[in-house]
Amino acid sequence: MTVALVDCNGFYAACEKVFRPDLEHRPVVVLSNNDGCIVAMSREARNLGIPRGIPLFKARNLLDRENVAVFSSNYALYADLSRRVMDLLRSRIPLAEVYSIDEAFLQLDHLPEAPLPLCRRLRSDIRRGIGLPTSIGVAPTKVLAKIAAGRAKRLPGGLFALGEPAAGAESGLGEADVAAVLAETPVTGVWGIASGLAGRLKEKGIGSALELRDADDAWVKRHLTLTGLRIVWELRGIPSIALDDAPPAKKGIMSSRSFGRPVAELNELLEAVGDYTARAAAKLRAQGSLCRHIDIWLTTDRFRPGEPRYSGGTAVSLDDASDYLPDLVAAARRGLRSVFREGYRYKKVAVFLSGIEPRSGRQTGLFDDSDPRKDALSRVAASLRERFGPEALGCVPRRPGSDWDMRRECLSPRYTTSWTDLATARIG
DNA sequence: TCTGGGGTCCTAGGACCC
DNA sequence: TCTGGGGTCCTAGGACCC
Repeated sequence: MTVALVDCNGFYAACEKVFRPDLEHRPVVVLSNNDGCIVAMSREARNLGIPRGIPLFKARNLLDRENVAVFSSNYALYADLSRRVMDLLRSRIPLAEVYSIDEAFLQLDHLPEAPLPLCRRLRSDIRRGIGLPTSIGVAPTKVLAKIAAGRAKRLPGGLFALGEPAAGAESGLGEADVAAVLAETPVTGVWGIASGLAGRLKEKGIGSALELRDADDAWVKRHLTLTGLRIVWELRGIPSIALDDAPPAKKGIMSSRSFGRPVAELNELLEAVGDYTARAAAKLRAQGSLCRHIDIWLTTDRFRPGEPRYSGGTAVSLDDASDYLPDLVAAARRGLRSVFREGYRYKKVAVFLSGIEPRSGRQTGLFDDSDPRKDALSRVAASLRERFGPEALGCVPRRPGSDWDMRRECLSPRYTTSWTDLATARIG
């Protein structure tokens, strides 16, 4: 098998640069929701030694000193550019698995074009057509392709091949070189091995990807479970993690956000819960599913010592599996009222949809009272939102002046998804 | 002042069934 | 004295990913 992993470099930061050529060589960082942590960086920012995940307030001085461009998360922009990249890949490669917002695995066997020239062309077309830089790793398995892509990041050509499939190709490597690359790769650089497992591995004398590859199967199975064993096999070049171009429907859908400020009022929490339920329900409908349960959690700020702390959650079950927003919102609000306690300043509310099942093949209750008009209404509402924007129609009114939303003080325009935010060009 | 928001898979153990 | 065996389903918890 020949697998490629296409990875967009510093994706969020790169998206911010697409419509800002003036930022070409400047360090750029992108913040998490609520402008809390640094979650993505351009290469220039990484070279300054900024750690990923650091809270913004701890990095402030460094960012100012180095003239770093700082952006709030502009998820509408990233999601749209991601879709363009994935559409391009899927239009060229019959079997492509979109693994995350910025990565896709491609199955490169039995294609008319050889893997490396094909990947080189994909890179340049994504760069020219969409404006995003990528790295591509090519290898016989997904785990090896991840390692190869990591290497590719450091090469000017952005392309690196590991193992058999590349043999004969100009930048390919032989078997011995695979071992050399694995020996240089720390075990935490292997997809699926993080610091938690690395400790256990260290005790066994396993520190590199090569040592993990050559570990004893029975020991691996016992200590790292079947998941770990599959990783080891993949390191040996034996495909053990399938490429899946139609990922299964989600089994749970979560919508949760920290507030921009502490929120104590039930009324404001009810607004937020309505808003999050609408987001989750949109995802539910998009994958053609219904849900049976809604979980609500709310919590105070765990980083504020001295303040009274409380967190609570509850599950609300629906009579019939549903995707009908007004019913879901009513149930979610019921759940919130039952866990809400007066006298706390809340930091976060979460809505989690579970008991998910496909809309087709739906199980109805004994006294099924589902109303066909609900489905028709939902379809109309969805098409109106698609045409006029997500705020065009909802069943969750916001009181004027409500301001519990997350902070996004450095938000860039939604260049590609909002008519009012289109980039303008000056000629001459 | 200030610390993200989603998801996945696997295993063990208990309840329950015949 | 002696107390089956095999299966499913669910949940909690632990690990990981971007």
